[in-house]
Amino acid sequence: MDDPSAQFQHDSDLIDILWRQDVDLGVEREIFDGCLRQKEETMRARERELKSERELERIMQRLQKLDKETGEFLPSPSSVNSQAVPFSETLPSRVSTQHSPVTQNPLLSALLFSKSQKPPSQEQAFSELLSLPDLQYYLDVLESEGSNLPLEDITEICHHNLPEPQRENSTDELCDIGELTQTISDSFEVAQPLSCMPSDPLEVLETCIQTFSDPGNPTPSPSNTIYNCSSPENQGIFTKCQTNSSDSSLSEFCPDINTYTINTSTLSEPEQLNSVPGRKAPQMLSQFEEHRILLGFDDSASVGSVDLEMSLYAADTVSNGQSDKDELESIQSDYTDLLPLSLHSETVEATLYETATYSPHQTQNESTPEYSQREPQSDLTTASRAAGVRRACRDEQRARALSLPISVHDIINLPVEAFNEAISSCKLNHAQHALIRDIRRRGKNKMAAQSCRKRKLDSLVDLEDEIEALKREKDKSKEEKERNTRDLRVMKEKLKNLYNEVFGQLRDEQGNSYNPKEYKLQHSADGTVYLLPCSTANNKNTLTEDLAAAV
DNA sequence: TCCTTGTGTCATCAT
DNA sequence: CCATGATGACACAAG
Repeated sequence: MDDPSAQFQHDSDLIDILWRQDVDLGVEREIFDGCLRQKEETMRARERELKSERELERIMQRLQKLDKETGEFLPSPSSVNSQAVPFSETLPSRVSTQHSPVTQNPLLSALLFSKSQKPPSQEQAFSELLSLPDLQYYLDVLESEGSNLPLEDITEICHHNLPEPQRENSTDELCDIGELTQTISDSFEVAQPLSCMPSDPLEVLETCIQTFSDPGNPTPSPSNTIYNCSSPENQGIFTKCQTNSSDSSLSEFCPDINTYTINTSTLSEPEQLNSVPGRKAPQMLSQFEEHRILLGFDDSASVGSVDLEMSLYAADTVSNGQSDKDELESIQSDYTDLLPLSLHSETVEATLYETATYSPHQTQNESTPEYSQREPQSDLTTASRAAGVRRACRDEQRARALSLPISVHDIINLPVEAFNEAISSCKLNHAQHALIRDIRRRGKNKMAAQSCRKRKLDSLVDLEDEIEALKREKDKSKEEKERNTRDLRVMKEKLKNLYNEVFGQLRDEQGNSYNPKEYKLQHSADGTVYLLPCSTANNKNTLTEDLAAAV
């Protein structure tokens, strides 16, 4: 319990339990109205982010130590000692970005890493990875079953239990080595406290990296189980995996993983690394040329030219299919015509396709209120969540495509004054300005639509409740009417008996009883009772009639 | 293949 | 007039 994240988890669970108890106890809906829930869920999302960051830091602390002189991350001695392959020849972790044409190309660099938008941090990468639906699936499996299983079994479970479409999807979305390795690192974090799994995370990383860097590797391994890169049908995927593993985009996506990738390449082919800036195995290069895929930015260092459109389009086609491409083409047509001429169209295109290739699953659902606020809806299916995630990242993609200096979350949620101040303080071109306005409008409208639907559902529930209440009231009135009718009948019966008793005791002067057909009793307003002939009594007050009727 | 459901988006009106 | 909210209608994806 001294572990902060465990403490946090415990607190979160308590909050959840209390929430459910409150709901079960029939706390009024107003208590959980949209505003409050949204705030609470936004806070939860932030707390989750914090938790993710802490976990990432823990992982990084395990894997690396910071070189105080250079400020670079290096593998920790303990990790190195546990490695089968020494990491002493580690290159600086930033080497990938230093050699990347992204950073070498000022336009790309400016577009991708604007002053206020640095390359995504490790924490960002981690939280984005955690938001991947497929990754979540793996983590769920690992949490539920993995704690007692060796890594091989875990990966087998993931592979076999994954629904078919999701499995296909996973080859698209998870084949990024960074994601895979992060998943495995994560699984280690999840499984490690309870299991006797002996594997060092670096061994896991090493296994994956070796698998990917050696397509002909016949040795079965966990990562091979999931991504059989040497199989013909996965060539494209494998190609993309290799692309990503060495791509500078990966370094921005998960820089530390990139470091290890480089290290492995360094160890396996040191001469090549020293002589050639690129880090591809020869067979891989031939494979790329065969597929007319010039792989990502970092490859340009070795190839010498960057066919960004071709490479990114190909990678996009492999990974995301037509829809994302169309989407990005639409972004391009919508916004790039507004871009200043100084931005070369190819650069923009490259950025757009780069976004399509790597960012569709870097969702904002950890930070965007509408998704964090959906989280507690337990009836929401995983699939619909995934669909929401996919859709939600479109504005994120657009924002990345135009390198917006403000986060989508801020664009949507900042108050008007702060928002106007923010966009006026940044020098935005027309395209960026238009996009920011669109994102804000869409985001606001999205939340409005969600609250509108919620209201609609609430009013539907209210109407149903009202119907039930009215039904109950109707039944109650019916019962009351029946009771009143019954009471009235009883009263009339009593009155009749009383009338007959009184009338029967009346005698005339001769001591004879009166004929009830000729005489009737009449009750006056002052309480006096008169005996009147029927002809006279019929013209008197209504009480007499009532008495006669009762008789 | 059709239906249902959930969601995002747009258009439009109201505030 | 502008920003924002509300809401109907539509499109799309997934089951």
